[in-house]
Amino acid sequence: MKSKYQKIKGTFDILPPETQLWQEIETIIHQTCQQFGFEEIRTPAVEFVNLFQENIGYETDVSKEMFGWQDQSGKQLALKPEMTAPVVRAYIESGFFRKHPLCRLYYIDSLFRREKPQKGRQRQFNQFGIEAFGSRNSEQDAEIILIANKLFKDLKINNTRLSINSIGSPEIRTKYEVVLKKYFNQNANKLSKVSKKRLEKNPIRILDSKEKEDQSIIKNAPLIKEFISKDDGVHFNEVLSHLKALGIQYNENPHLVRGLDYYNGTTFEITTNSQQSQNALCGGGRYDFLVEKMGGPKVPAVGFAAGIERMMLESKQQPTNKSIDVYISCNDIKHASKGFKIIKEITDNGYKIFFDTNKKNVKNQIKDAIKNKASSILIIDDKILIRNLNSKKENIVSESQILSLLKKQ
RNA sequence: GUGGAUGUAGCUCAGUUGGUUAGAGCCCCGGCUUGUGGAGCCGGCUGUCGUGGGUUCGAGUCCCAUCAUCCACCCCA
Repeated sequence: MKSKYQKIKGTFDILPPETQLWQEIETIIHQTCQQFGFEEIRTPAVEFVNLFQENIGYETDVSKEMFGWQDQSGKQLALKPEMTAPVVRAYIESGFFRKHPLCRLYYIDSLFRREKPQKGRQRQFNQFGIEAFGSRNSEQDAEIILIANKLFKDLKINNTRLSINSIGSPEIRTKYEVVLKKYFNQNANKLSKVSKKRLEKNPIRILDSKEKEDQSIIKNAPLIKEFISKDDGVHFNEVLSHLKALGIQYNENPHLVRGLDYYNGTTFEITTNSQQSQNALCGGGRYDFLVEKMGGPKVPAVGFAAGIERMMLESKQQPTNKSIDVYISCNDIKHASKGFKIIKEITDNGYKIFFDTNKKNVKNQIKDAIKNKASSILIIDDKILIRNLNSKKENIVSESQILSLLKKQ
């Protein structure tokens, strides 16, 4: 219907029965994360804007796409566009690092980015993610990937592809970018139009190009692998051997990079093979220097974030059928107190009811009860009648008999 | 941010080269019938044709603007 008010662009309501699917998916996420000893963290929707600008990078798109404003006291605030920076902030601010040398957190939360909406890309969207602080060892990278892998399986998402790479430290990346830019500039005349445009702003993206004419140039481009330290190389090989041990298929992609400034070392991405343009379901990696950079102790970390809406587009998970145990008909107000007493008793005993407060006539209530998959209908009038809608048996009962009769059915 | 497409009932859609009171199916509500039971039959409700201008004797239909959605680029989860 035409409404006086409408929702903000890029936002959406989640209505039943879809909310049920969300609940089920969230339950799976909670269970799986907790199975691996991760604990949930919740952070505020709003943060000071510099938390993001200074840590995900001023020049990144995510930073530019923030919903930000100045509040009444002149503070610069923003709705959170990503979760890692807030989680790290909370981790440091709470002193958690003292209590838990190995600290494992997960979240399910709404994030906000002022992008142009399209399928799989909203302005308010939901991510879940995990962050493991305190271990620099390759086993931690592998555990994170294992959890992501298990979650995708548990959520009945098939046709995914894990790409993995090691990108070294931020300094090495800067060096690499200079070399790469030089290389592409030497071959600029052979590059596609799109890639020429990227040359200045984002040369690393050229490596991702799908244009045919770019392929041979990309093939011979210098790889970041050639620049990373020996330790990083050893670490990366360890991660790969853990994945082999786990039987997790991966695709080593020397061109894979991340869009946020804080990553280093292992990076990975899970994409779907279906033809969606927004095919990145999950992205993550190491960020060993972020905690210290944000004023905390020297603590290494690794984590990932996954887009829930995108996963739902891929998930074969179906909402389980909801059903009602007892449909309640109590149409005469003079029996209301008796009716409520009964309702209270059977709900206290765990039964799921539907009370037709609209007071349709009994005939239509029966139809309604069947349509809504009720097991039985309780008709409260001068007498109390309970009818099992599966066996079609009905009994006239006293108030005290109702529970024992329900239990028998 | 750039480009393209689309907006008619709660949903899915019809609506002829512009021509009277704008339609169907599903959903919802009610009645009849079938043993008060998922079917069948009958009836009922719902629309500023996204919004605002313009052209015209006349606009759901043509033009402009605007908003929203979808698709692609870009980027990302």
